[in-house]
Amino acid sequence: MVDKEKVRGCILLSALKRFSHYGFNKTTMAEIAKDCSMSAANLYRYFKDKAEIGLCITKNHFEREHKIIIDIIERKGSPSKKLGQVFLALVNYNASEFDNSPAIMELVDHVCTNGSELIDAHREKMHFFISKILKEGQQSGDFRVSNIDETAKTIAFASIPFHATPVFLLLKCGGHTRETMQEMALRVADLMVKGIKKKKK
Amino acid sequence: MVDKEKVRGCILLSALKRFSHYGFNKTTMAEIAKDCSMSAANLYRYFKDKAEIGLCITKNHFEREHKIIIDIIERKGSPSKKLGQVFLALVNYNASEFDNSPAIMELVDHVCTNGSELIDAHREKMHFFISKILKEGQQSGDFRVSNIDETAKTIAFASIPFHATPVFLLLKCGGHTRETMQEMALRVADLMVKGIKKKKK
DNA sequence: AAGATGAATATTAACTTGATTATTCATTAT
DNA sequence: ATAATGAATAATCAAGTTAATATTCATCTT
Repeated sequence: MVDKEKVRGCILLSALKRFSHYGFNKTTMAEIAKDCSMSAANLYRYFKDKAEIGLCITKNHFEREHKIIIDIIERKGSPSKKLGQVFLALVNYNASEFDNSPAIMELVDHVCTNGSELIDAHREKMHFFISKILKEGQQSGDFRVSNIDETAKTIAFASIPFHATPVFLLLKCGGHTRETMQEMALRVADLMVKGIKKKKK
Repeated sequence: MVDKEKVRGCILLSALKRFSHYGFNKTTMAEIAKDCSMSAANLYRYFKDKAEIGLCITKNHFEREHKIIIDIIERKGSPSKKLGQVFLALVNYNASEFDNSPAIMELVDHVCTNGSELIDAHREKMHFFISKILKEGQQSGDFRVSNIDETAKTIAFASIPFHATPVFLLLKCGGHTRETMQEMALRVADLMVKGIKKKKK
């Protein structure tokens, strides 16, 4: 028996390539199946339907994003710097995912209308990660934050332009290049960090 | 001769009402004309075409927004507080404009594709206003900002979720209420202000 | 049984074409 | 002249039809 996960992986990869290039709607199940050398009917043994394939791709995207952030958090280094690194990593990861993906907005649309649980969970995760950095800074004495939860919520909100896909794509359309976005990520993070840094005597 | 500006104002107001309720596309020139007791043909003596009406409405919207900000800037008060007031005013003005406007996104779409100069000019203005607040703070000794222009750009970028209409509407769809947005506006501004405040000895 | 398929059916999307709407212009009214 | 209009034309939209695609299922293969 061939590893079921391998097959699922092939389907998701083929689907993502086509969704990125030609769009979620224009991509047919037959095409995805052909890329994996199988019949369209057989796809349904691995995924409930096309919609689920789209959501699954997004789930994986979010999970990779989380891994990147966790790596940064677990790294040695000052919490002050970590926030900027996270913001920058978000821009870089999303830019690399969405460059050369002219039709990706269709998948985003699909997720926005059919994957609100996914999005909610992602928001929670972001909030959790930023809380973690704040707590670390609090303990190490780098930060002085009176209400960690509220501050994390604020910073998570400010991070939206750097990773929330529709906003991110919107900004790229609105004349912001990858370089501007990187710069803004670092500067916004920096300004907020300055706001919570413990004053040196 | 009836004041030409009065007529233009009537057209713009009628159009906005219909665009907000029924959408830019569903609204016909005949309907707008009827609201102003004139023929559809006559509209073309006041506006080049329907597209221009949409852009003109947006221009006025931006101008009102600018007036609100100028008022805040010219007010007596500490520059530290003004930034938060501006962010909050942006949320409130945009929320009041777009509540009860179920179809406004169509107009936004139109402006995004056909009004890039308008949008660019608006961005510049925002940058200018924030620079002004920073300079005031610098002079009064409230702030210590090494590069005013860059910092203004950063803060202007961070303000996007609070007034850039497509992002604003996106966030409202994404579970953010008017109250959350108000809270976030104040908190984000506050955190950035803390980052540029001159340390007390 | 598990893995896969082709053919059958249900959904969607693409393509007409008839109807609406945007826009122009010659003409009328003031 | 300026202001406005109705009728004519051009562009766009919408309803209905046809073609493609998604999804199911009975069947075949291993």
